[in-house]
Order: sequence, then C-alpha cells, then structure tokens
Amino acid sequence: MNASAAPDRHHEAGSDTRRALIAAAAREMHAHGFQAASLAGILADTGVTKGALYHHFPSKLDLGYAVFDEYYAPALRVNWIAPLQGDRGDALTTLISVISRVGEGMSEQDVALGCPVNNLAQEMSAVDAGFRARIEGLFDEWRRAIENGLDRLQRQGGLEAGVDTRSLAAFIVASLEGCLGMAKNAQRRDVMLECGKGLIAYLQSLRRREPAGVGDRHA
Amino acid sequence: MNASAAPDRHHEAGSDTRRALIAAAAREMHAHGFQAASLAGILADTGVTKGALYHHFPSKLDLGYAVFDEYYAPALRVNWIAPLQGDRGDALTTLISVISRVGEGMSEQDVALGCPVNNLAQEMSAVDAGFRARIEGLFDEWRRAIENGLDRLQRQGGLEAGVDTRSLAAFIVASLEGCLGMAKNAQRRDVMLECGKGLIAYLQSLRRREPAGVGDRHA
DNA sequence: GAAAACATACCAACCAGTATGTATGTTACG
DNA sequence: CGTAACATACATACTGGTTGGTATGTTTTC
Repeated sequence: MNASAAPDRHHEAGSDTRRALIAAAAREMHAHGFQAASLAGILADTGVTKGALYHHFPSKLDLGYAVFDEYYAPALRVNWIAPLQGDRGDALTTLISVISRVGEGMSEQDVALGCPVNNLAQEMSAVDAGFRARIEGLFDEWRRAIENGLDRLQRQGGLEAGVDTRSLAAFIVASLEGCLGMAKNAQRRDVMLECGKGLIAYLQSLRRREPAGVGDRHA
Repeated sequence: MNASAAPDRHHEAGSDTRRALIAAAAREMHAHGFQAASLAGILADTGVTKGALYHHFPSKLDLGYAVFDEYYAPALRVNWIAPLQGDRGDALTTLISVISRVGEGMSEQDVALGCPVNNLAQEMSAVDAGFRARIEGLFDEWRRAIENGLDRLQRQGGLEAGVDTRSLAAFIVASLEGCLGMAKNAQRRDVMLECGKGLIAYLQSLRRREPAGVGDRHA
C-alpha cells in the first residue's frame, strides 16, 4: 500500500529476534525433537526473554510450525528437490549425483542428528495434524519432482515402459530416509554411505540397456 | 537348588505385575515415544501404584529397556527374522512373502503408530546409548539373517555373483523401515502397501534370469 | 501518544523419583 | 509348635525441578 522500504517490517515478517528464535529452535528441535525441545533452552541460546518469544509466537506449536515452514522445508527444497527440477539431462544420473553430493557433504554430526524433516515426521505424525500435513506436503513435492524426472526419462526410452514411476519415486524417497535413519541409529556416517551405495546400485540397475532407437517394444 | 515348583517366581522373573507394567509401558511408548511416555499413564492403565513400579524397576529407563528386550525385540524376531531362518528355499521368495504377509497383517492403527523399534531408534539413538546399542544389535541380527539367505542364493546361482550381499541386506532393512516410516507419516495403510510394492519389485529384479547350470561366468 | 517490542515475575500442571509405612509370607531357631 | 528375624511386594504421600503459558510492567520506535 505505501512506499516504505519493506512492506511490513514490524510484526509478521523479517524481524531479527524472530529469525534468531527460529534458528535456535531449529537447532534445539533437531537435537531433541519438538516435544523435548525446551523453550528455556532456546531463550538461553538467543538471550531473548520469554515475553519477546510470546510476542512473536502465540505458542510453542506455532514456533515449531515456523521452524518447519521457514527453515527445514526450504533447506530440503534447496538441497534435494531444486537440483532435480533445474536439470534437463538424464533423471537417474541427476538423482544419483544429488544423493552422492549431499551424502558427501554431510558431517558426522549431521548424520548423528538425522534428517530434521524425517525426525519430525516420526515423532509428530501421530501426535499433531499440523506437523503431519506439512511434512506430507513436502514429501509429496519431493516425490513428484523425482516422478517427473523418471517420466521424462521413460518417454525418452531410458527407463522400462512397464515401470510405475509414481510408486518408484515414493520408494526412492522412503529408502533414502530409511538409509538416513539407519545411519542415525548407528551414529556413523559410513553406514549412510554404504546404505546409499545400495540405493545407487539399485538406481543404476533401473537404466535400460539399449538406450534409444528401434529396440524391442513388445516382450 | 530346591524342589519348589518355580525356580524363582518372585522378583526378577515372571511376576504378573511386572508383566502388566511392561505391556502397558509398551503401549504407552508405542503411542507417545519413550520420553513422552508418562509413568502416571502406565500406572492408571494397570492399576499398579508407583511403589510397586519402583519395586520392579529401578528407573523409567530400566522399564524402557525391559520393554525393548522382552516385548519389542521378541516381536520383531518372531514376525520378521525367524521366518527367514527356518526356510531352506529361495531367499528372495521367502523375503518377499514375509514382507507381503506382515504387511497384509498390519491394521490401519499399526501403520499409524509405526514400527516400535524404528520409532525408538529415531527418538533415542542420539539421546541414550543403552537404547541405541540394543536397537543396533537387533537391526544387525535382522540384516545378518537376510544376508545369510542372500549368500545361500548367490552360491546357488540365483543372484548375480557381483552383488555385495551385506550392503544389499542393509539397504533392504533400511528401505523397509523407510516404507513403514512414510506410511506412518501419511497415516495410511495403502501408502505402506504401495511403497512395499516398490520394494518387492526391486527384489524381483534382483533375481538372475538364467537360474542354474553352465551359463556365462565371466563378464 | 500510540502501538510495537520487549522484560520480569509469576502460575498451575506435570514430571520422575523417593521416603516411609504396611501386609504377607518365608526361614531360622529354640 | 511358637516366635523372632527377615524379605518380598506392595501402598501413600510427598519433593524438587521443569514445563508451557500468562499477566503486567517498561522501553523503544514511528
């Protein structure tokens, strides 16, 4: 409406305290889960007082939602989903390279704390519908991005025509999170890498031998 | 030493109150996780008093361990591991039938609450070493059971010689738990079945085309 | 001066754990 | 046989600490 620098720099949008709270809450939730995340700990980390926190967020739950919407989800989109969408090449190759790259980029501690989104999924899906719906939406985005790539590849003849790409994409997301979960339990990065190797081997096996041209169509 | 009916029916072994507490704690932990499981809730469920509980278990953590050792782990062994060990036939076929059967046998609520062992793994692996070690041991048993079956199949020529059976077995366990996790988040049984379909399709694809005899050995 | 952005102090509920008491055996001994 | 000593299996009441949340104040900013 007016010509100020920011449309609304006051309450809802980009306040520094708000951002600091979300960042600290993201760390706390990643380390202890949402329910065990302590407001006292978040306040101690940031130096923010309880009054300020409850000025920005009506409840702990809303803070948790903000962490998911403004922190966890964007991070997963940037690291895992966006690379799949930009690329116009071979979907399986892209997928494999994304998995390798992100895997390599994870520290021992990243592995030990697990995927924040999946942590939240396992902890909260049966407890709170707001978290559950958010997480399902994000996993759905992810699955669709993979599915689209596989569809394209299938049209180009790089994937068997009989393959159910939707079901396959869902399985890829599931097994990826499964690998991260096993590695988190083991608290060992190499478990993730080895498990990821299994996944990559599978993805390689999906590639059709005769790539293009007049090959056999029926049986 | 003496000729009484039961060797030690008193403290450590099969007391009724103890069993009731473990069963109630298993339910409470399955529904809310270990940390959020309330002793008050368990006592209300059983009618047992706090004094009785702390007579049988020195702490909440020990109760949790007992639930794992005497409830969750045996259940997973019976449903998932034992069927693999008894069978002398084709390992992939056995594996697929186990997955199908257990999947079919799960109710909508079973799916919604998730695998108790994996729930515990995700919640507690970074928090408590006692749980972590127990869970890793159990997952290891499971992986080894699958690995042994795959090894046998490989020796019989039913699986490509180049396949790393250990890595593959780890990936199978991971993706299975991944499927259960996705279905838990979706709170929908059909998600598990579809995801399981993806896993089964993968397992089918592992089977070698020319089963036995003089086929090609090199390249 | 008015609203936004905090700060302080407090609260009721809940938590795991404990201290203490009691009822019911079981064993030892004379 | 009788009784003292001891152990098991509970029950009741309480404690210190933490939790998320609130009521009410002060400061800052436009």
